[in-house]
Amino acid sequence: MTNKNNASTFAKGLRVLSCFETGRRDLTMAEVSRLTGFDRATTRRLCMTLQDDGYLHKADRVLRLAPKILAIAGGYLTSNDFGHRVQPVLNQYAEEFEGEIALAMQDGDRAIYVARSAISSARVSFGFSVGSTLPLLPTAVGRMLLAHGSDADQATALSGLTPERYTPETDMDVGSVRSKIETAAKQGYAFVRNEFEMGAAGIAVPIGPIGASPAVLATTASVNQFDKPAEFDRALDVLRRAAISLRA
Amino acid sequence: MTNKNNASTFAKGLRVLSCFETGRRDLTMAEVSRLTGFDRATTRRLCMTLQDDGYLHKADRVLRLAPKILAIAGGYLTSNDFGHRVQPVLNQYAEEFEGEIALAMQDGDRAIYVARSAISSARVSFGFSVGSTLPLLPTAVGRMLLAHGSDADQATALSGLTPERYTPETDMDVGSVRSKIETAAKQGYAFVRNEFEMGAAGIAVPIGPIGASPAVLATTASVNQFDKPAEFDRALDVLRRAAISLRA
DNA sequence: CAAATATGTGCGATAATCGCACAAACAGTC
DNA sequence: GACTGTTTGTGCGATTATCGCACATATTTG
Repeated sequence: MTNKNNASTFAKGLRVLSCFETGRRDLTMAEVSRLTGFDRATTRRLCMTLQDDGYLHKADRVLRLAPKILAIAGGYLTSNDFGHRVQPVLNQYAEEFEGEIALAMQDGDRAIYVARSAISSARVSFGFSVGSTLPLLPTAVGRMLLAHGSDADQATALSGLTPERYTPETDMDVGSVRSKIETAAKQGYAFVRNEFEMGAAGIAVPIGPIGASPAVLATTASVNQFDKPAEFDRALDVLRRAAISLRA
Repeated sequence: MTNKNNASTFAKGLRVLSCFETGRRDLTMAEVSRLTGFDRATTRRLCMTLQDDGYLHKADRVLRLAPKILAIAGGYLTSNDFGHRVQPVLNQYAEEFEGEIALAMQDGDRAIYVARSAISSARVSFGFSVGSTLPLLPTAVGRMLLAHGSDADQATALSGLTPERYTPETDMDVGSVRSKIETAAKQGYAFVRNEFEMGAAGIAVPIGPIGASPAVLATTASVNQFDKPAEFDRALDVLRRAAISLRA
């Protein structure tokens, strides 16, 4: 049954394009064909279209995204005034904090870093940059986003998500995670340690929706750092003030 | 004549998607139809596909990109290790410079900012952020990119480009611009003042190709600042050292 | 309120798409 | 160098998706 309001070929093309989200450097057309389940010939045609349009570049059979995709991402950032309005605030508070601060938003069943600022000596958490995605359940970012979605969105997200183990300390009990999300909603911040990355902890505070999506500010540091109450309070304070700046 | 290696419906969809590069906040499906030249029904179907896939969000008839597009951009950044390798270097030298430093690459007939770091008090040049695009001819970034493309790429680019006036001081003479590009190639940096933005000047140095595309490091400041030889030399020095760090 | 603009939809002709099978090229191993 | 496995490229025709038109509805503007 064809959905008349949908262009299935375009949808397939987007599916191919999304194979490159992971940043893999070894994708061949054959591998894309396996990832998508599309016939090789179909995959090839869609990849060729992306190449002809300048979105993909091929060298030695390996396909890579080209910078052109950033122009669309730039359109997103521009339309929400991230450069002018958000980045300077993040820069300011990252400097004050002497660490990193990131703004993340929800995209379906995951979180996406939308903007980020870090001083040069800040820990590089997984090499995350703009566009990196995070799971919702084991991260402060994710839980804070869920805490601030509507109840319906939250229920939908939670029922569709299965906890996945990232570290020995990842909370795998849905009820427990739900409870932590409620706590985050009540106290106005989320704090997660050792559940997504051993030795790392994250704090997130809400800044209300941007466009149609919930958004939060977050910072990460080593568990050692945030286990010191003064450091924790300082980080939370910085995040909250930055959030206030962004809401004005 | 159908091009058998190309999926024309997918290409159309990408054409629709690229309408959102500009960051416009008032795009309706009717406007997208005008911009692309596609029939309204076609446009609608392509837009609906983007919405269904989570790339576009519609409110009050206005279409906006959703954060999901950033995930693909993130794939590009990850595959080139920008987060781990490039961003910390930019942060370090932006701090030392007490200004902004950006890495830009060439995408066909334009330049794209791929990474950027700025201290909080840095001037915000046009609110540029990752993904912002710049013209090649009237900018230091563009000229340095052209200077470091192959001669064939350079000739192709120059013959396909018509100088466009951005300020009263924009160089509109192709021969003159070509000569400036050659100068940039010889001296290893490009310097442009008042040609793209009145009162603003830019310096760019090359860092060799990333992937398949030429890349440069650039900084911008007010004309007042860069007209002081000491400030100019300092900026150039910082850029060159940063470039060396990135080439290691 | 009328006019202009934007959106939504059914329908059938046509163009695009699909996948299969064959061929060629390349990479890795012995 | 030979062999095997993998990847890429391509012609072809049956099938499906796409297209645009015309009509209807809804919203915005002057």
